[in-house]
Amino acid sequence: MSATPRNTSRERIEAREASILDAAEGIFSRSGFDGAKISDIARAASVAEGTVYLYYKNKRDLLAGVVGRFWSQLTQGAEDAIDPQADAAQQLEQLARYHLQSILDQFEVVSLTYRARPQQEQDLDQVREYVRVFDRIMQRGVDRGELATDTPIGQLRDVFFGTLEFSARTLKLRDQAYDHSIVTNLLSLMLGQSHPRSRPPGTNNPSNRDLMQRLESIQEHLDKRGAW
Amino acid sequence: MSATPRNTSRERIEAREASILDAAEGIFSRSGFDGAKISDIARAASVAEGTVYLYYKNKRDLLAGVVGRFWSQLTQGAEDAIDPQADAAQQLEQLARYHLQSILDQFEVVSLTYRARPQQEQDLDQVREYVRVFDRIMQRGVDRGELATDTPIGQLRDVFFGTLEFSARTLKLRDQAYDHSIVTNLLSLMLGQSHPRSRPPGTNNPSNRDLMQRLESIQEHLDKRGAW
DNA sequence: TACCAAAATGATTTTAGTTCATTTAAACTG
DNA sequence: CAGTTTAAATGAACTAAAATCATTTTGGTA
Repeated sequence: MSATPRNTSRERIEAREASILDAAEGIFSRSGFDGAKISDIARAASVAEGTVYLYYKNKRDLLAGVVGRFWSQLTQGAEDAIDPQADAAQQLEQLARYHLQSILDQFEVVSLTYRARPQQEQDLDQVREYVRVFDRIMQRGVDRGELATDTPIGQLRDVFFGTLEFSARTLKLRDQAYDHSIVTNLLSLMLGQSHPRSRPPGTNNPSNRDLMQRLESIQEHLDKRGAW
Repeated sequence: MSATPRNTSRERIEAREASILDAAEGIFSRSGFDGAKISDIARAASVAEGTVYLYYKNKRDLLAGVVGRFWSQLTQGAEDAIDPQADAAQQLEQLARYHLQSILDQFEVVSLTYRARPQQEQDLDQVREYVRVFDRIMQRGVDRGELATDTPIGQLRDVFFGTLEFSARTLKLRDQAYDHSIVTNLLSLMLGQSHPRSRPPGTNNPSNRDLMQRLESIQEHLDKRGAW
């Protein structure tokens, strides 16, 4: 089936819209929202200023387009990055690594997200869709018995994305690269297996395991004494 | 000691600056950064437009003033909210409650924070100072042996503030009020005591009943030896 | 080829941030 | 206290950039 003229026309228009989005993403990322001029974006997209307004009703709307596309692509990438065969813990780790790496790579666009949703207006749908990837992993984990049935998915979602985003911000602030331990530590927190690292002595609220160890050492002690 | 003319003058100027900040905070919170007009702010502060520029060199600088003052006040409030006698876990809970309540109450100003620091520029000092409240609590906990010496304070800081901020955003999005369980669950995650809720079977951290059984067996052991 | 509708253009308008010459008020001085 | 100087405040004018819209161009159709 050959493309009808109508399709060709539509394709041209979509290509033009994409080129405007590409240009806008570049300029916005480089100069920030305020620093970006529509004239710069138009020039980068090889269109007239007025043309931009045929596709987006104003500058903020254009930013929403850029940001929306970013999160859509992120959703797609996340779904590709997750092994459908893996269990919940593994999938969560895959998502965490993918997410942290992505927001580090495209930190500026992530930051622009907050400009795109000016308070009380309805949130970006694409962001909502993205976080559902997390929800699905968790829900499947619960359904399969890999996670407790009373797992507070909604709260853990904020722990997950909040921690990763703030961690990324910290890394950027200090010009540091992706840190493996961030994901590892976050997951061991979330999956409730206590800290992965060795527990030091001298904490004043000993765990039951500590108590058990202490009891064993007392018995050993008593045994030795009793020997003479 | 009566105030010298110089002092009086300074007080007048500071009062005027405060009234500009008050007006700006109100307008910025209500209309957002882009929606706020300098002319509106000037009118609300009962000064001429030009006067605003005697105190702040531009609109962004004015926003930084508003946001900076907010975080300074937050630091002060946090220090007041924390009982210096309490242990690290209690102090952390006090800070968490205070923080969550504050950012819920003044959510708009918190959101404006991200506008005030446009990427690569130096961060807001007042935000840095605020997070040090957390660091001090944690460090003191480590020094006193209440927390493990290898506690990753920097990473937990991102868990703490990231989770609380995303939780606040979620609550706002759904028009819900302060939720007690958010702080409780966050702290039990961070302090590594696993979930506060029912423990699934088969974990390697023995229950009190396990401990009791073990104590009984030790007593039996001692009785058998009869080594008195 | 002629025609029409959709798309694109960029000069013009509008809006809001910023400046600065002027005015007003305060502080200092003899 | 009058005169002088310095600081603070004003708002009309300037400027930059977002948004508009009358006009032109393009591409499909008869």
